[in-house]
Amino acid sequence: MNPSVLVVEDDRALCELLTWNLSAEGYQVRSTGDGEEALLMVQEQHPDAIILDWMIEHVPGIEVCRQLRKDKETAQIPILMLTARGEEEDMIRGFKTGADDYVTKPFSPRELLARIEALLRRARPSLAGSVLQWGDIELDVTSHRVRRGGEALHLGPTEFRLLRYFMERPNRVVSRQQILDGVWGMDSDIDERTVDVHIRRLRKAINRANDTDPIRTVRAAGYAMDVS
Amino acid sequence: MNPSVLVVEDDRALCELLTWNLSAEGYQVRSTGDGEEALLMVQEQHPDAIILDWMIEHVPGIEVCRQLRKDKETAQIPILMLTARGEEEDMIRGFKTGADDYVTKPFSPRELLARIEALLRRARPSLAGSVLQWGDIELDVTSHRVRRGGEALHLGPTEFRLLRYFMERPNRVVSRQQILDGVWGMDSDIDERTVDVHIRRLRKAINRANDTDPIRTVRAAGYAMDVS
DNA sequence: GAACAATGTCACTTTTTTGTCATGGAAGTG
DNA sequence: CACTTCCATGACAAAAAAGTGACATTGTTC
Repeated sequence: MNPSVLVVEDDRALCELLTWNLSAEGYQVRSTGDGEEALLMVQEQHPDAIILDWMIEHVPGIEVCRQLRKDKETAQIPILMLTARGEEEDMIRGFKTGADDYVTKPFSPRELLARIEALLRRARPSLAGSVLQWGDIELDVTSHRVRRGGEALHLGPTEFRLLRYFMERPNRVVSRQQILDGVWGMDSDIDERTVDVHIRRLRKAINRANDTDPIRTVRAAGYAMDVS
Repeated sequence: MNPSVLVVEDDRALCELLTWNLSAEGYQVRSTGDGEEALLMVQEQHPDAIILDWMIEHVPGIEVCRQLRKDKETAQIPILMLTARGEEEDMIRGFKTGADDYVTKPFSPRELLARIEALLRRARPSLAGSVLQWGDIELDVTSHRVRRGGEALHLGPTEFRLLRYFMERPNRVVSRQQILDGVWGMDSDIDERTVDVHIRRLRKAINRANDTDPIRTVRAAGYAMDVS
């Protein structure tokens, strides 16, 4: 699944330029020119990153940023602030509010793309190299291969996505609903218990005799994959 | 412990300027003008972030960056590249190599500080999560783990929420009703005595032999967790 | 079209957690 | 000290949560 980016920009020409460039790089792009709408869009489907103009309608960009940071669900989404002003004070304020990067117009699209990529690399480790690691487990994102201690493992598609989901979020406890959203997709009406079953299948597939189980069950909360 | 930053810059004046500014912000700063030495310094003591000039002696900055990214131990350290050139190609290359941010000279020290802060904010919690502390007790909210003196403790779901509730309100005496509202939820018709039982279970779980009990009973009022 | 793999559910078991109660002890009160 | 309140504790049954094996369904491969 390609990373998704939300563009919040009310200059239509610029918005289209950004959308086009990002799409060309393979991102899934959605856009809006309205701050309030942006918040709703983030709520309903968390993007992997947000490009946020400072001067937009209804709600100023910095306020959008503040709102997003306040909510635990959205606090970790990387935000790149975009502004016409070159004033230092604004930039400092942007960073203090929780922005991760700050670009002033006019900017080069390629620079913006590079910066977005850098942000995503931080937030989603799978984009850094194509190989994720956990102890002796290696997961190659591009070739869809998983190995443990050099030996190839066979995982079903869902198990693969599930394992990848965990490896991208080391140490983090995720609820069954979050897992469903992330692995099955936002709009799946699948029973939460089904997650348990797939967790078992995943465990069975990756744990050979006397391997330590990387997946920790957290009662009443979900599951997590701890760093080894 | 304050975050540590390594400054790699061969222009002595600029290096001092950076060092001075960072120190004033409370960072622990070390510096060098040599690429090779920089690698050694990182090896011997991982800094929390690195400011790296592109043009330095012996080993060019981008090569240092590449080396650091290759080693699993240092791959996660945020790097801010610094350069005199304003050329786009260089910047793209910097990002591709794994830099997290890229600032061209001349720059404002305050901007640099803001960017470093943003990098640290993002890089740190991904590993540590938000950790609450009380003396030697650590509670990690995102990974749902509790430790005392380094040793992992096992708490049930309710005990975990209860401990978190107290750690978020140090020094405050809370009534049983407040605890029920905060830990069980506003609309729970549970006996107030039940709180006592869970307090006991929590005490039992976190107090090993000759530990001091962090929870103070306040007769006729409730309970409180004092700062140690 | 047969064989096979993957997937979502269900029923059932096992394990852990939780709320309540009865009892005893400690702390305040007059 | 006698008395009342309030809290600590151990036990226990009920409930909740997670683990497990089996099965029907749906595609896919050959």
